[in-house]
Amino acid sequence: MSSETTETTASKAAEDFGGLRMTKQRQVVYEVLTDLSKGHPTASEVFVNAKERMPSISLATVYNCLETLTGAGAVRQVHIDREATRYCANLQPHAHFYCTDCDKVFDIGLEAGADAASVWSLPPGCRVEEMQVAIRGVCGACEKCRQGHAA
Amino acid sequence: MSSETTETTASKAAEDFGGLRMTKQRQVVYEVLTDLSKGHPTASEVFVNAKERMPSISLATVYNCLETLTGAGAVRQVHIDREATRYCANLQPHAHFYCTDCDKVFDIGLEAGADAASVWSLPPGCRVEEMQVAIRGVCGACEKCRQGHAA
DNA sequence: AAATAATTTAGAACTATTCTTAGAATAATT
DNA sequence: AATTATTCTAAGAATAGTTCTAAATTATTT
Repeated sequence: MSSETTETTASKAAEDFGGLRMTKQRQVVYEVLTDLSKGHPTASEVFVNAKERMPSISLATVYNCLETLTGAGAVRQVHIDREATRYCANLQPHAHFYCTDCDKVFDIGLEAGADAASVWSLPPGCRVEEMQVAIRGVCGACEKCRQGHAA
Repeated sequence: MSSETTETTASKAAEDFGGLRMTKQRQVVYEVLTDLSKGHPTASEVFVNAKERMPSISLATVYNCLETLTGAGAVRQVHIDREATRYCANLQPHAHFYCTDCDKVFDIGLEAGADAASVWSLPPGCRVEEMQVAIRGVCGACEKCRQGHAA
């Protein structure tokens, strides 16, 4: 009982999320999501991976599970342009950088001590529930690669 | 010639946008957008309004025009969750607040002197092309209304 | 164990958007 | 001004992601 509090709560979180009934398929979907978290998979990608672990699972169930897990706050949706919704088990406040060259999505953390909402002049009296920040551009690796071609 | 520089450039912009051929339908679509800018209309809403001004216009053309205008930088797409794309003629950097109660979208400006990207710890070497900030929550008016009911 | 409720499955249905193709309008060239 | 080339529009078909529906399965409560 050493790594209990040093690691993130991701691994134990699978068991209990606000009284959510953890069915086998929800467990599988959640595991896929934590395993592929860096990949920000779409529902279909989750489906493919879930099917390897549980061949009987259906796409509709994957959608159901993703919705349930999102509703329970175990998982976040990621929206970039109007592309297929991606899913992300990183619950820390963060933005998403989408590289138009390699099509990858990167998590972008907050600067130390910064608050994402603070730069926006929100009208008084409104209540913020969620914030989606999507940044499009070219990532460092692709940018470097481009310069190479140009030379 | 007094209001020339005091107002935004919105009105004169309709005529010439980076050598864009300003066809009658593009003009109509652009005008609808500047007129309904506060409403953040979807393509279908633009279509309905454009049809009043030009009954022969088709939905496909509205989509084409919106894409062309977006490409030319005359108009911005607004993405909120995975709802239908909305369009916005406000080119100033701003975020969008979507009220889950009244379903309205509000433009949110930057705090004086603030830079939207500054709070995010972007990896070195990457190039930012666009930033979409969507804030979901309850607007001031709806929040006030709720408190009234609770009393 | 029986009854009730929640979940899964498979496929149909839906919606926003893109694609296709033909024809119309506009611009360029002679 | 006539001809050719290019771009744009229109209408509907096609597509992709997602949601809905109904029946079957699984879990929970009585």
